[in-house]
Amino acid sequence: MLSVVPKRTGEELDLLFGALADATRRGIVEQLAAGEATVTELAAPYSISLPAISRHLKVLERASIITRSQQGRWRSAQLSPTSLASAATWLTLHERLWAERFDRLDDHLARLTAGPPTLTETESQTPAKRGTP
Amino acid sequence: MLSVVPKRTGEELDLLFGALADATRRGIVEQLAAGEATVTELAAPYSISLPAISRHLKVLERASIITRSQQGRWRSAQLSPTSLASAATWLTLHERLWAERFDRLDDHLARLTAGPPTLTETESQTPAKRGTP
DNA sequence: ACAACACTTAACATGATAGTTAACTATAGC
DNA sequence: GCTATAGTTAACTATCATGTTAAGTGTTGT
Repeated sequence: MLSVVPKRTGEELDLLFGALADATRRGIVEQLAAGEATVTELAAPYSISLPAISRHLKVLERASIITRSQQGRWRSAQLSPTSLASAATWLTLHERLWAERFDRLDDHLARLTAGPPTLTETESQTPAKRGTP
Repeated sequence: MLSVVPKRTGEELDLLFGALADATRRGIVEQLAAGEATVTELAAPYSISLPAISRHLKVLERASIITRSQQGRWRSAQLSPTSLASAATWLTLHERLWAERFDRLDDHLARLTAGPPTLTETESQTPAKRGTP
């Protein structure tokens, strides 16, 4: 009965990260980095059934990580050019953001333990907790 | 096997990407990028129960994205400095790998369809679009 | 035409996720 | 000591994910 709020924001990232959260799918992506491949070729390294691979491919396709094409009875998968961009962007952005945070924190701690602060330096870098209203 | 990428423990990436495959958890991470926060502070933007948040935090902790500490009855979460590194590495590495592939393919197709190659035709370095379409 | 091939779809078992409410632990403050 | 506060754990439910086998679709080759 609970009303689930429809998740619209970041659904793309849900699919992207979700698709990459599986070792088999990451393996497929790595394999495809060497060039397009058919389903059986992609399945070869794994000990799981072909339908399972087929579904992994569907997941990757839904996440826009790969595209698929058919020639004759062979269906090949190939990496989509822009696919990982948004995930990579999110990650690197946040990684950089808090790397900076930690740099500043390190810096701050260094100053704290090194003696009296100098004049030009700000003291506002403590990880202050936001007060709850 | 190709294995272009140094195999780290796939388990680690499973946990990392899996943790990021949820909008609430990404939201928490974004919130924590502004500084450490308590559980109720982190829960505030969401309409889900506190136990649900508590479990999201556990997932993030298991993925080594955050660490947690306790002072008094408040438990705060803070981002772990190195956490996203391996995920970001994997992504950017692969993105670059196949971006290059597509660049070369573009290049190749351009030459094929353009007739006799001209002087500086091969200098297109940038894929047409980057980022989220 | 028909058999082998390359998949996909269907139906199902099972385990993981994500949410709930209720009860519990532990600290803060009077 | 008592009570409110901060958060976790427990028990349960619903949905999603991943795998299986069996059957179906369409193509290739004799």
